[in-house]
Amino acid sequence: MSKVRVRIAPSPTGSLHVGTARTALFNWLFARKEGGKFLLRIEDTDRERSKPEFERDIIEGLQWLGLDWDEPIVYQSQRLELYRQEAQRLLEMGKAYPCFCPPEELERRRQEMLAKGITPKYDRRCRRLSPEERERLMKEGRPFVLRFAMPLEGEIRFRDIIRGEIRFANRELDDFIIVKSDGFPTYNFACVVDDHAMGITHVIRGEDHISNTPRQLHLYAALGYEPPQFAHLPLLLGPDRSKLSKRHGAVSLSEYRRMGILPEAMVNFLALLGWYPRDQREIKSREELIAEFDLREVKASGAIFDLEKLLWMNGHYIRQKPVDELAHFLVPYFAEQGWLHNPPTDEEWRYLIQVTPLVQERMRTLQEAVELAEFFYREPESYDEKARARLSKEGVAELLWELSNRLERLEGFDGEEVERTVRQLAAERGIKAAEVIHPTRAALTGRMEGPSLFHLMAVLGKERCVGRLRRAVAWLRSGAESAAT
RNA sequence: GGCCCCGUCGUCUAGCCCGGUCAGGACGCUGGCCUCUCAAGCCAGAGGUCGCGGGUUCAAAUCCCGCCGGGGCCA
Repeated sequence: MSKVRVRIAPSPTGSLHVGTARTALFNWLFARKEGGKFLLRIEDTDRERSKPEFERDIIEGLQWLGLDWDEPIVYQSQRLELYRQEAQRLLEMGKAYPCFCPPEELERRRQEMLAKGITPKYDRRCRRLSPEERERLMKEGRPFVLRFAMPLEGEIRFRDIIRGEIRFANRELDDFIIVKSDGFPTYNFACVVDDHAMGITHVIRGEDHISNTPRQLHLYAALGYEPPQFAHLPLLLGPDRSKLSKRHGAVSLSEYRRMGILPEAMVNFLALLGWYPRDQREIKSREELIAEFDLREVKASGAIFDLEKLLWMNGHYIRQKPVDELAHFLVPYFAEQGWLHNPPTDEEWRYLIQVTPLVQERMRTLQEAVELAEFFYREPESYDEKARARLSKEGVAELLWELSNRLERLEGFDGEEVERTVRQLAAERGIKAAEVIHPTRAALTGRMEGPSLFHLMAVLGKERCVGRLRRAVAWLRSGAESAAT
C-alpha cells in the first residue's frame, strides 16, 4: 500500500503569503485525511534573495496555523550534490546537453524573433553541436548552462485531480535550462529531483504552476522516476480578479496575525477558498475539516480573498473564546499601548479580565480591542461629535453633577447599585432612564456607543466615574455649550 | 503574442458527472425584534438573463458546438 506523501515547498525570498498558506493547508488536510505525511522543503537555492528572516517567518507562520510537518525540514541548499549527480546522469544519457550561448546573445536572438512576430524560443543550436565542438568549448572554459533535450514531437498529457486531463504539445515546450552557469539547479529541475527523492506521491500546488508540469513530467520520464499525481489549486485573487498580490493590501500571513486574526479562523476561512463542505455548514473545526476534506471536490476557478468574511469569521471565533483565554491574547496588544505590563501584574490581570467580556462581542480582530477598550485605560481626551452634541443639551451639566454626587455617596459600586442610582435619579426628575444614560456614557467614554453602561461603570469604578463626570461638567460650564452648538 | 486554465447573486459557493425541487447556503447589504447606544443574537427581505449564441430534448445551470470575457505561465 502506498502511503500518501505531500509537501509544501516555499522559497524564503519573502514572508509567507496567504496563498502559500492556503496551499500548505490543503496539502496538510489531504495528508491528515489520508493518514499520510506532510513535509516541508525550503527552496533556498536563490542565494541573493533567500533570507533567514523570511525562513523564520514561513516556519513560524505554519506553526501558528498548526500545520505541523512530519519529517525534518529539507533544505535545497544542502542537496546540491544530488542535483549535480542527477544532472550528470541526464547528460550521460544524452537527455541534457551543455549550452554555451552567452546570455546577451540569447537576448539578442529573442528580440529578433519578437520583431519577426514569432514566439521567442531557444533555437537549440547547442543541441546540434558535435561532440568535438563541445569538447573544445569546454576546454576553453566557456561558461555554460545545462539544457533539457525536449522531444521535438508528440505531446504530454496528465490527469489533474481537480481539472481532469490537461495536454501540451511538446513542440510548444523548449529546451529549458536545468542547471544554471553557476552550477545551481533551476526550479523545475530541483523540484523534480527532490519530489522524487522525498517520495512525494501528490503534488498539490497553485494553478500558476500548471505550465511547469509538462516540463517536470518530461524530467520524471527522462530520469526514470515514477511521476506523482498532480492537483492544481485555484489561485487566490484580489478584488480585481488578478492574482492576489501586495498591491491588493495585506498578503503576508504575519500581517493578519499581527492584526489579530486567530489561527483557527484563518484555517477555517482559507479552507473555504476553493473547497466547500458537503453539508454547507461553514464553521468547521480543524478535526471536521480533516474528516470532510476531499481534494476531488476542490473548485477549479479562482477565489477572491474576501477580508470582510474573514473578519466576520474571526469575530465568531473570538466570541467563542473563554474570557481568560481571550484576555491572554489581548495582553500584547494592550501592553503595546502601555496600558499594562507583559506579563501583567495581578492587579492588571484582574482589571483586564473584567474589561475583556465587555469588548468581546464587538471586536472582529484582537487589534480592534484596543480602540474599543481605550476608555477603560485612558480618560477620553475629547468627546466625539455625537457625544459632544448629547452633552451640550439643556440641563445635562446639572444632571451629571447630581449623578456624580449620588454615585460618590454609594457604599459599593457594582452594576446593580449603579443602575438603581441612575434609574432613581431619572424617576425623580420624571425623565426616561435613557435621558441619564446617554449623556453619562458620553461623559465617561467620549462616545455614544459601547458596552452596557452599568457594566462599564462597575468596571471603571467609583473614582474614575465620578472624576470623569465632574470633568465633563466643568468642561460644559466653562462655556463648551456655546462653543459646541 | 503563444500555450494553458477558468466563467452560478457584489463576494465565497451548493447543484453540473447521473438533464425535470420557486437555482440552495454563507459573508456583505436592507428592515424588524431585543435594548441604555453600538455590537452580538434571532427573524424577515432585497439581490442571480446560471458569460453569450445556437443545437439536442417534452424539458438544459446541467449534454454538444461556436463565440465572448477573465486569469495564469512564458516572454
